[in-house]
Amino acid sequence: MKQLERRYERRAEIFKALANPLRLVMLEKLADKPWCVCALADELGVDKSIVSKYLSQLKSAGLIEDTRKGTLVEYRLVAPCILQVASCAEETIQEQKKKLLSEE
Amino acid sequence: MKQLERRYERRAEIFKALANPLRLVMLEKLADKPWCVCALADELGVDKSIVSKYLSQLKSAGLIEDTRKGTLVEYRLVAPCILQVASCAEETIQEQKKKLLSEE
DNA sequence: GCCATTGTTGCAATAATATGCAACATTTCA
DNA sequence: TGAAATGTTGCATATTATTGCAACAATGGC
Repeated sequence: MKQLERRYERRAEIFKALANPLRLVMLEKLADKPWCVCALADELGVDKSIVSKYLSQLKSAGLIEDTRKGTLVEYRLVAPCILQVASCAEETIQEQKKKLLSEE
Repeated sequence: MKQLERRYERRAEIFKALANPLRLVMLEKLADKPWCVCALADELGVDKSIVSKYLSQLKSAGLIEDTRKGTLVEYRLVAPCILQVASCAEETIQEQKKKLLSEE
């Protein structure tokens, strides 16, 4: 049971990493190409410390990985399927909501 | 841009609902069959108020729906694909982590 | 070595979540 | 109507997340 619990905690960690609008935007940016902290911070108009922390959170969850290149650190998406998964889930739910509304 | 923001917020809401180990267990229980609050609370060994609140959160996210049947309220999973999505994401990440370890 | 660029971490203030108990609401049935 | 069973909501407390700034760390070029 303890092992099962850990399994669900790991899984919840992945969803926690995805449970923030800005982090989702960051992941979509990373789906196009690798980005360094600085450029991504400029692109999104937020402080680099926030971008750095969020990237580190996404990395802990296993969603992205990084490579240092000189003074900058390049981050890239590990599993692009994650985002397809996100939009698929969203579409299913949207359809369901429409269905419920039309039934009322 | 405002509309795009709302889109990401909606998506983040779905992931927020999934970002808790107990709620993930609840969803898996619901994948088998519909459950009422009371039975699910017994099964999981937590207070019914927590189960009720979590179910309501999952419902707001569009993941489940409910029907009152006498004194009890039956909840059921709307999109079982959501859970497949979870295990798919997890597997991809696990594979990636193994790959990284073997490279070191 | 020194400086510029880039990235990370620590801290503090604020906001959001989790948790459990108790009160209240809804439905059924006698 | 009143009691029993089931669900929901309000409140209080503890934990966690968000955010921005400033300090610190790492790398490369002069």
